[in-house]
Amino acid sequence: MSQYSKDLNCVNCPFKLSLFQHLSKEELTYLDENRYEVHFNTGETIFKQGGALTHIASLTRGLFKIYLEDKNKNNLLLRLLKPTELVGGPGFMVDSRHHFSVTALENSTVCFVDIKAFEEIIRQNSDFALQFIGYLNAIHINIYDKLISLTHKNMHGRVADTLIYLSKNIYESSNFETPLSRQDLADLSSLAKESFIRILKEFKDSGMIHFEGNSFHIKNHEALQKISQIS
Amino acid sequence: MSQYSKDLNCVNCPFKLSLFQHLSKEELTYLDENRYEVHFNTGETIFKQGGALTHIASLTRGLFKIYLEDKNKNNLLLRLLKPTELVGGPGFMVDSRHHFSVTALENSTVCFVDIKAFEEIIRQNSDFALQFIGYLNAIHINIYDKLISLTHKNMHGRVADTLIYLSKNIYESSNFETPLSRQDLADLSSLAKESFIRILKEFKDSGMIHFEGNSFHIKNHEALQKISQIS
DNA sequence: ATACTCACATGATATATATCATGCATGAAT
DNA sequence: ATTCATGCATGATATATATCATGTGAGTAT
Repeated sequence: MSQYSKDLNCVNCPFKLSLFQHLSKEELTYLDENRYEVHFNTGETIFKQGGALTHIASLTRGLFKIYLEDKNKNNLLLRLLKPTELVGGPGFMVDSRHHFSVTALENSTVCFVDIKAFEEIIRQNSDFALQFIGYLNAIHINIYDKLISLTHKNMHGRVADTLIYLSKNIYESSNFETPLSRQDLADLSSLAKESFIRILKEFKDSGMIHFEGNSFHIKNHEALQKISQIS
Repeated sequence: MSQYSKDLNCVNCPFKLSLFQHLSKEELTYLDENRYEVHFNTGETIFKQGGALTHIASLTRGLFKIYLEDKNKNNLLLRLLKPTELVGGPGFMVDSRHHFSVTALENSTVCFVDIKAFEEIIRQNSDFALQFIGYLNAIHINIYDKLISLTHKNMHGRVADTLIYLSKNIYESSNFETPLSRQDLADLSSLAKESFIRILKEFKDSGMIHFEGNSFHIKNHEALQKISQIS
């Protein structure tokens, strides 16, 4: 399924993150010795909820979705992961299990770092430890926004939030083509697929956005923002 | 409003936490020199969302609610805080702001530790840093449960989850009296107050629980668990 | 004693959202 | 070429949930 390789051309792969800029040459070398690269095809899973947490991952190419699976096989899509982002897993220093699943939306390349090596670096470098705590807290803050969006906003506000998220945080453009299905987009908004599609059509009819298949164009960001606010 | 005191009888106050057991005598003394104790009356606020994060707090006596405030002044109650728990704030190492509010539900005593002193301890003691990361991650995992409960469960399941949370995590008893108002309980379940009251009555009529005012008795834990599961 | 809050409670109604059924494309398999 | 599966779309309907109006009782002030 996946190609394993220790690609030396990618020696800098996990180090592009600002998080890693506080490490010494020795520490980077140590991490380099305890990492390996894997290629994933669309639809393949890199972390499975409930599985053992043995590595953290840095995405070097492609796109992933991070999502929670509930007992009824309904997914709640937490966020997308794009290069060059880290995905650790909150089971670190807790129960060494994964608490969400991560799967590839495109053909992607991932750099895995052994969790024990990562722990060792945190132990050695207190600056890095503090930066990592900041990184965890930033994610934490984003979840609060998501909680408010999903529990206190109506359908229109949630769809607006999803479109804003994709445009601003992921694609950084008013035009984007996404491999996310309508079901994925609905899971990102905690809506039924049909409901999401309906609101999307409303937004299109009102002229705020345009889309054709999976190509989207945000025509009026302010209007979307306003809907996100009032809903 | 509040009585400030440096109570030497409470010299051990923030150190009861398992988190602090990895610290040396010198480190504990250092923290002790940078902490102070405050008494709060019911309804008073210790952290205000948006305010500056200058201290972390350890609750030594009483009960607090931690909640998010949205633009429409609706609250989402995240969790309760009881002795002896720590409340940091995810703004630490991010933007030095509070991202939730914390107010007293009873007359309470809080121990504040200067955030810079806390940071210094993390910097000095890597074991402590790792334990703290574990502490943050455990909270993170709980938020995932809350996300699933609030977005993927119906009213019955959410009320059941709230009752289970109070009985199991907070009061550790099938019988408890709580200072939480019906509105608080609804905010904890992301429901309208009236909806919460109705489900509560249903549960009472079916014999699963009993309550009178704010005194609750969980008569059938298994039934509640089942409702939490299937809903 | 009377008025006045305020939290809790409950019925009636409105609204938001999900579900069900169906159709329509597109691409893959036979 | 025909069938088949799959994702997108849309209308009709059912259900879940919020809102509105109102009532009741306990505590407090006048």
